Amino acid sequence: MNPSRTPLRADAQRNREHLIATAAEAFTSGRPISLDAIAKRAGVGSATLYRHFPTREDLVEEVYRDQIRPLRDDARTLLANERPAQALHAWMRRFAEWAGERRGICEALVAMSATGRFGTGPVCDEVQQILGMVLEAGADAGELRSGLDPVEVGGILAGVLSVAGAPEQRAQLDRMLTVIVDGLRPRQLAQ
Amino acid sequence: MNPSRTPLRADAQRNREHLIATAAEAFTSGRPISLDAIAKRAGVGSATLYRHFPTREDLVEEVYRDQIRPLRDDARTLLANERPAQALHAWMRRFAEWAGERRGICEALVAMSATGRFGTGPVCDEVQQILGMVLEAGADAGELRSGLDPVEVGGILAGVLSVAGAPEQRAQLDRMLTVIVDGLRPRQLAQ
DNA sequence: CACTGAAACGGAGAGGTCCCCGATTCACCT
DNA sequence: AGGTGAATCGGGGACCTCTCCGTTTCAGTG
Repeated sequence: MNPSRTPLRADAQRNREHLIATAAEAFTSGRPISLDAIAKRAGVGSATLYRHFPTREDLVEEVYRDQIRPLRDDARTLLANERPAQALHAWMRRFAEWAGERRGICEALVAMSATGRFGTGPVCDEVQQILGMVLEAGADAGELRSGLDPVEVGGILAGVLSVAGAPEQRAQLDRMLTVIVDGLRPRQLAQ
Repeated sequence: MNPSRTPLRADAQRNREHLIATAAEAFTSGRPISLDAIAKRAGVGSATLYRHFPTREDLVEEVYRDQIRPLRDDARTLLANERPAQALHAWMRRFAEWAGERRGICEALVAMSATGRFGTGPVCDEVQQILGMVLEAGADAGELRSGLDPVEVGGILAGVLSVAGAPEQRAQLDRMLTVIVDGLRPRQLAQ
């Protein structure tokens, strides 16, 4: 999982974990918090934070890496109980809810999509895998196109979330998701 | 067009126009530029800039208000020569190109969508109207669903642009647009 | 013309992101 | 233990966004 050959020095590892823990706590408060404030609260200099997490997304991804796990089970359950296209729609709605409760996730996904890093990092990697699973099930059932790229579908999802991710836009988001899921169905041969 | 009853004072009007001209010039350079720098270059205090344009989007919208016009003619031409759904796809591609040449437009559209202000301001108002025209033509031809909200379609467009708006993502964006336009077609009755 | 109140201005400053670089600490070897 | 180079640290600063509030300027009035 760690791409670098040399493991972190003990103090660096400690700082890193402490930063993640501090950020996790700070994020759950809901109120916006500056990165410098997180560093200060963790008792390290801001440069240390930026050295471990070059972008805000890197930190966000680490903070939520464990919390994303249940969404995979959700996807499995949905696939077991509904037709794939409907399961996809339901899962996206579920994900929107999950993301809505967690500051910074949508922005992070958009930023990673825009820079071609979707699928890098724990959270969007998991999202990509889950989408891959559901899309494949849909293709096997003939309900969704085959050959769809989970990265692109994840990108579309991130895009609409960035535009209509707020809880009070739930209805609007749902209509957008309907459009998207329908667009993922196989093209009808009769125009 | 000016929603306020009292016209601007002469000096305020002068400053406003000068700010827009300065920003237009600064934006075309391509390099990122700070709002304070624009204010300074225009010879006014930064507070004056923020008073005239409370958000960055407000300034961006004014800067490009004239440049958006040709896109309406493009839409008409496309509608005259192609089937509506295809015209919609082509116009979105055309808009992506237009937006790609103009710093800040995508971010502004996303911000305005997210805050429910899509359709406010010159540029996104024009986009909304054009989309309304094309969507209606598509609905009349039975090629697109009826009752689609241009604001929502514009939001989806802004979303995918924020994720895949860079010129080197053109191919990816085009696949996303295919999904979206297909999703806007009427639901097939036979599942 | 002053005169005056409202409108508009602008600089300073609070708070944010992010990086530079001299100081420090660790891990390993003797 | 003590030495040493490399890894890591952290404060301070550059630059950004955005606002507060004392000062200036405009546009009508007698």
